Amino acid sequence: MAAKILLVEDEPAIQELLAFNVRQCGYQAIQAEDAAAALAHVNRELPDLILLDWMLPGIGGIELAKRWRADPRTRDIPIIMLTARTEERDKIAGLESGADDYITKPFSPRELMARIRAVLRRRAPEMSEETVSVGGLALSPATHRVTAGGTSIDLGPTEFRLLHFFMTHTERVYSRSQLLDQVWGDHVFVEERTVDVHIRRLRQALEPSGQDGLIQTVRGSGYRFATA
Amino acid sequence: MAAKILLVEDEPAIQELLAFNVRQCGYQAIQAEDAAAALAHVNRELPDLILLDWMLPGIGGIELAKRWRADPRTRDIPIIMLTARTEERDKIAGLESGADDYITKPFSPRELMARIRAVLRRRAPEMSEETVSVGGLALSPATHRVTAGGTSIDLGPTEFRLLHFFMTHTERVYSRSQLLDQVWGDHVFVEERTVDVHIRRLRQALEPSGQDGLIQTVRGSGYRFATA
DNA sequence: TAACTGTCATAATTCTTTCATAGAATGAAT
DNA sequence: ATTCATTCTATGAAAGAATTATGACAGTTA
Repeated sequence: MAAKILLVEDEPAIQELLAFNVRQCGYQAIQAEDAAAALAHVNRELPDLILLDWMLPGIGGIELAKRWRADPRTRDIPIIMLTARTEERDKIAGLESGADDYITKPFSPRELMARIRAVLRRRAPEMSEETVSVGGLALSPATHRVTAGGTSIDLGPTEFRLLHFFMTHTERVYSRSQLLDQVWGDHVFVEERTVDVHIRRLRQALEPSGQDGLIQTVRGSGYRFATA
Repeated sequence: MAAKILLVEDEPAIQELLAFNVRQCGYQAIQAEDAAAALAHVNRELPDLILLDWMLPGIGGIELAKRWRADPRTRDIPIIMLTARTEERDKIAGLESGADDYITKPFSPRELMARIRAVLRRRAPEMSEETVSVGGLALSPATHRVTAGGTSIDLGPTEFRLLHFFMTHTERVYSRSQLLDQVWGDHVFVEERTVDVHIRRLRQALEPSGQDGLIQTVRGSGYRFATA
């Protein structure tokens, strides 16, 4: 599941350039040429990252960023601002509006991609393709493989995503509905109790290696993945 | 659990503006266009904060505030007064009627939200996700964990909420019925003596770490959480 | 066909509340 | 100061309620 990146940019040429680069890196590019289209899309489906032009006709980039930051549903989406200006105080304004990073045009594709990767790693670690290790477990998104001390563990797609999310978000308690949003996806209509079933399947798969204790039930709240 | 904010404002335009801003910040907006509607709603369900227009048809804002302040059930709900007047003596009258803060129209959404956050932080600190430490105890809502000097303490849901409330409201005595309102929730029909049982269980859980002395019994009044 | 997903029914577990009783504190009267 | 009655709190036990775990099944998808 490649990360979905929303590109908000009104100039068609730059729009295409961005899309090309983003796709080259294996991400899925979604294009929006103005604030309205961007808002509409985000409303429909949450992207994993937003590349946002500073100068937009109508509602500007900063205003857009602020709106998304104010809404709990979109608060955690990483945003990278894209601008022609280089002045320091503009940079500050951009970051204050809630952007995670900032890149000035003209930009090198390599730099852009590096920043995308860095931001994803920081804000949405489950979207980066890096191998994660917690406790005695190692999960590699690239090869879609989970191992515990050398031996491989077989997981279904959902259990894999669930484990990946947990391994990149340890210690914190997540309610069933938060897990549904994060692992199943926003706008998915599934019984909350279904989470229980997948938790059980995941525990079952981890049991032979003795790693099932990592998944903790927090009665009345949800589940937690932690080493203790 | 987003904080519920009751908006009492008769002008539809301002009403909507307020609701929009409040929702943008992730709070739940409840709208009432006159005193009767506001009273009815509060009677049914306690909001976490009230935004109250000074000028209302019929019963005015000040009168409303006074009523809520007089009722033990609603005494502690934070109230922010909303008014067009800027004169100092009006401000004083507003604050004397029991409002926690005061903002004059026209107001900037940023200012309004800042005040809401400030008041909520002041009056309902246990709603935040921040880790709190008192004595040798540390409680983290995000991870749903309590530790005393490195060792973890297991608590049931109610004991957890009770401790969280105490840790964010130290040095003050709370009656059983106040605790029921604050920890169990308003409109809950439970024996007052039940509080004793949960206090005991909490003490029991804290005893191994020697932190049980923090919970003090105040005969005839209730309980207090304090470091002495 | 085989693997996977979501839902349901039911079992197992944990938590809440209530109740009965024991224990402490308080104050008045001796 | 001591006794006693009264009031309030502590505690253990147990029924009852709520939440979670688990197994099975039917429908999908690859």
